[in-house]
Amino acid sequence: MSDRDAARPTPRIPRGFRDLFAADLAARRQMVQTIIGVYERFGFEALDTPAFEYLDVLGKFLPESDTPAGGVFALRDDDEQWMALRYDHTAPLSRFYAQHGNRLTNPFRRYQVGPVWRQEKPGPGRFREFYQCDFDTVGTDSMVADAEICAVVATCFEALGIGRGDYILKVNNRKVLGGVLDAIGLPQDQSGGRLTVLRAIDKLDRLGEDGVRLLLGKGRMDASGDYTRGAGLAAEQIEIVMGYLGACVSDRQEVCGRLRELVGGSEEGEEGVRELEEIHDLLDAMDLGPDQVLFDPSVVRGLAYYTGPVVEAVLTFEVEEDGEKRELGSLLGGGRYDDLVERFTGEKIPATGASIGVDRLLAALEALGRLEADRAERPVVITIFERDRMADYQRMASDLRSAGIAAELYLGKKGFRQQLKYADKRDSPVAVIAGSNEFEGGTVTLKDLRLGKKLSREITDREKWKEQPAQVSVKREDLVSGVRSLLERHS
RNA sequence: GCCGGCGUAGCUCAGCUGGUUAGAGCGCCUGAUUGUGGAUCAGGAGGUCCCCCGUUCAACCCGGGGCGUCGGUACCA
Repeated sequence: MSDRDAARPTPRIPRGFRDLFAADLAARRQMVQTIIGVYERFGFEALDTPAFEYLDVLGKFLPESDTPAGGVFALRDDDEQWMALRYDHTAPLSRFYAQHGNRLTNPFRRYQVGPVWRQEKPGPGRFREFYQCDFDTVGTDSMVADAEICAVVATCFEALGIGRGDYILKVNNRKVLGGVLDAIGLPQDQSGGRLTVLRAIDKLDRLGEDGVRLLLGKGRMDASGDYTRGAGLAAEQIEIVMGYLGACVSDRQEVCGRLRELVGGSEEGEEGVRELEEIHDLLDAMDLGPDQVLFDPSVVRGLAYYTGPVVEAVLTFEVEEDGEKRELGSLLGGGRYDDLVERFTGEKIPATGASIGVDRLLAALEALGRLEADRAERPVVITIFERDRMADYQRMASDLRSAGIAAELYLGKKGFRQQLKYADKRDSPVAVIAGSNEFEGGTVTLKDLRLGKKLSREITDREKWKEQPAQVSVKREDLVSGVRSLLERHS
């Protein structure tokens, strides 16, 4: 190996990142457009913010130190200030609102679509760069805004072809969760213990009831032999929490009733239940039934900033890949965060919103085979016979393009046979063929590549194949109309 | 972060109880077919068997370390 070889980089990308090519991008673009359409119909306005924010704006300094916390991609600018790639769209929104709130309408409703970055271990359907479609309402504490989140999401899903019954939105309220913790005698100041309980609750769907019981009590040993310390609750306390987790039934009002008992007079808990009841009425008014939105007490949604109602969405069917069931995880997360803006201004500004995970949704639809076919327009390929007549070929391309038809010249150096292979691989609908015969006669030959592909399945005889049933000859001046009629055959 | 599986051609994967020339299918290239994508047939190109160190007369295979990847678990705005 020479020194030069040693210095030659291996082409590769960092783990958790990906290249997306034409079909992926077309699918994503289509999905994002559908989602944006719904957001705008609900009155949200577009906002875009930079990929980088200062680290203190994101709130990701390690406590008592000037180094970034884990989980963010951070670097130091030339003025020594730490900045980091945004890890969601909510923190930049808070910053934007704190900075420009006086010039914005109040309440302020905006959506933001784009990539976010998290420096953590990638997993199945989990990347370090991924797209989120976020929408939020800042400046109102009305439960209407929270209930509307459900309507927005349900509308999006259904517009994307995920019908009623295929998905379920799960709503809970952090205040109820807090109330239950009050009720079992875990006070606010025992934040460590409360966190451990919340973490345990969050794992219900993965570890099941027994796993959660262990985590609430002494702790749990997992399959790999790793031991997780539990919350150390007493048996009676565990029973209350498990009862709470079991309170999810299809009747939302009944859930509220059960929760009211479980929070045992906790003021915070009572308030949470009242909020849920209000949301229930609003959902009813929007015709969102229990087949679309459920109250599920096990929903925690992370540990950080949510202060009230929280929501997540899951698909109700299982997806198999390579014969194995695939866990799709949550396709959307959101909730109310009433003190996020306060960090900047000292003023308490209520806000609520949610974020659709585009990549997971895309993966789900793809696994289901419900992705609409790649609709990106494939170009007509103009093959080249006589290299000294490039101007004539170029004119054909211009004519087609002027008529709004995607077209390209074959730009390689290979022979005609290879040019057609190229067009085939490109999934081009039509090849334009013009050699000396055509030029002499003032015609062009148009080959319907899609029809040809179809016919080739039936033709096994070389001579029949050579008859070229998928080709037509038209006058040069009829190039555009001729191509158009071939394109229309298959649309 | 911790635990485990895997890493052989562009892709999917075989193979070797360690023995010198490492295979298949698909894909790719050339031709049969002076101007026609398919099918068929005949040829062909393509591999540091992930990297480094060690054991050995001999390592793609065994041992150690690393990297990557996949899965579980922890953390997660």
